[in-house]
Amino acid sequence: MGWGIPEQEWRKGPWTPEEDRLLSEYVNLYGEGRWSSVSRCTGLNRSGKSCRLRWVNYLRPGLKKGQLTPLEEGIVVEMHALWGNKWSTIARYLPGRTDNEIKNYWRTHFKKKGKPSRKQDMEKVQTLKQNQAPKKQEQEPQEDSMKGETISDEDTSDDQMSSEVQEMIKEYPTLEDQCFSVMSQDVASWLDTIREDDFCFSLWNLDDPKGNMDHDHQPTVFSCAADSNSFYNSGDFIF
DNA sequence: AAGAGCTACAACCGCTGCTTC
DNA sequence: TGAAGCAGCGGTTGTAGCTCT
Repeated sequence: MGWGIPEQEWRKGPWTPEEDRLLSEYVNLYGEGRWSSVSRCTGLNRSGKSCRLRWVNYLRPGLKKGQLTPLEEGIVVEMHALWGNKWSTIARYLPGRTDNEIKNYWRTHFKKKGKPSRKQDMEKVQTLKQNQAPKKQEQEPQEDSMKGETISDEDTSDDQMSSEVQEMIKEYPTLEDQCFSVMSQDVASWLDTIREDDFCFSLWNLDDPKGNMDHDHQPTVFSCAADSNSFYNSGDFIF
């Protein structure tokens, strides 16, 4: 596909300071949007897509740099439990953070969370080889990225969401309500009230590519809690 | 000291939805 | 109403720098 002139050979790779300057000048003059005309107006040999990404993720004013704070981390965890991989939605509730940043952060920090060290990993593999039931093997995710990651018995021990979370969904039916509810608390202490298993089982039902949204934008969160098979079959985000 | 492995992050790719004609 | 183009999103890849052995 590509934006702008499809047959053009767009420049790829890291942006130079000069390219950044040209893009910033363009956005200052014309505002965000109309990305396909950036190359024409500025002489930048970059696709509109590339320009948009560079601006949104790097050049846009007000962007925070560096590690996420514990508070932001807590919000990311909770918002992911509510919204699944809706990174742009999650990013809206973290001012100064981009969807790309949050996505990267999640993948590097949380997708591996609970993953043991190498030694522990090897020990675990040995144990699982001995103990793993055939049924569970069938249910293992097929993704290459999940190679070596296995589901512990602990993960399957409890398919009930915490009463706190249930209450929250009941009390705060909309996204905004839920977010304000979460953010108005001390997130860290609030998280302490919810067991890790609950986060695990409160993840999005990834079998549904549309994210299980109904027309009122109410997420059918925790749907996988009632159906642990669909959770395992989703093959993603297993701690 | 050096090579292997890991982490973090920037950037690209492909798909989807919206808008316009 | 359908086709085309644009904008945005999520998944994936590439790589520089750091850590480990």
